[in-house]
Amino acid sequence: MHTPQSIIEFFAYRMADRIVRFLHSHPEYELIYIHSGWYNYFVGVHSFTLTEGDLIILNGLSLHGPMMKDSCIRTDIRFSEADVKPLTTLPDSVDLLKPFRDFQYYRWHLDLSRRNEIEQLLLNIRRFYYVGSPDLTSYNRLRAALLELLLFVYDCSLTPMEQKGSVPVHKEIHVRKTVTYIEEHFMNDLTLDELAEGVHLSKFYLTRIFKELTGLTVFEYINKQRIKEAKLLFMSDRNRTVTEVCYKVGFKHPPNFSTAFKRLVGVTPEQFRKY
DNA sequence: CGTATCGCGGGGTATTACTG
DNA sequence: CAGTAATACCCCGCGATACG
Repeated sequence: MHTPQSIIEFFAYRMADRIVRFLHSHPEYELIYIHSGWYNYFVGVHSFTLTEGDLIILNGLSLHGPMMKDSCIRTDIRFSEADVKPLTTLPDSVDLLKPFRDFQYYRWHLDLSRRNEIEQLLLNIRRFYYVGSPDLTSYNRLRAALLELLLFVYDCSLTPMEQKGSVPVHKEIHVRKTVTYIEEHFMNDLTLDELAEGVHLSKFYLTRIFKELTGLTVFEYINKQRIKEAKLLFMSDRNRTVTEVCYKVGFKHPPNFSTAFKRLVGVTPEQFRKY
């Protein structure tokens, strides 16, 4: 199984296993490319057969997954909006995440030259993808590789596409807004009341649909983002103290921070820092 | 001084009932 | 089906304390 990564949440290159995963959803965006074979896939109320050369991107929140044990080789990438957002803040940047945000999914059947291109891009990500604690250079090279892939996807989205999923329903829009709000505010003190007010929903309804669509409670997700940010801070400067990072990422008490960090990462903050 | 562990109390979550 | 209200209970945040 994978360990949570800093920029890419999940990466499986040329996976050939036939394990049927249950229909699932998550707050991260997802991209799947079919290298060969075929794959019956289900998103929301839509189902279709993906074949060699197909590229599909998902907003992640709609229930999705394979329908049966199919024979195909595919690459699967998941990443969160927060990690990619910094890449879109340069002057004259395109809105990289727009294709992911606007619909439940986009799907393309790529021509030969585009297939060659994406094979190279995925290979490049594989080269810099790491498991465990990376150094900052690897992190940056991986980020650059992901940026290239997303630009490729953006480029594809400008041409007519094979299939385009219907726009997300209300719940998905609410949860996506919540995810965005969390990613912009998790460094600060963030209460459920503020959050609910920020996205104009009652906290009762908000917590319910969030759990329903993502499988996580709001606070599980907030902590996940905070710990991810903490890992980055330690990577960029090993001399930062645990306490300093604790406050920077929005935890108010170092003991909580240590406990949460250990639960999610597997080692204590101090051990991670010295690694 | 910085960090980890523990027990307790309150806040957040899950649940159910309800409205339009 | 979208959204609100009420409530019981669990878990997280908190402070105290221990440890290196």
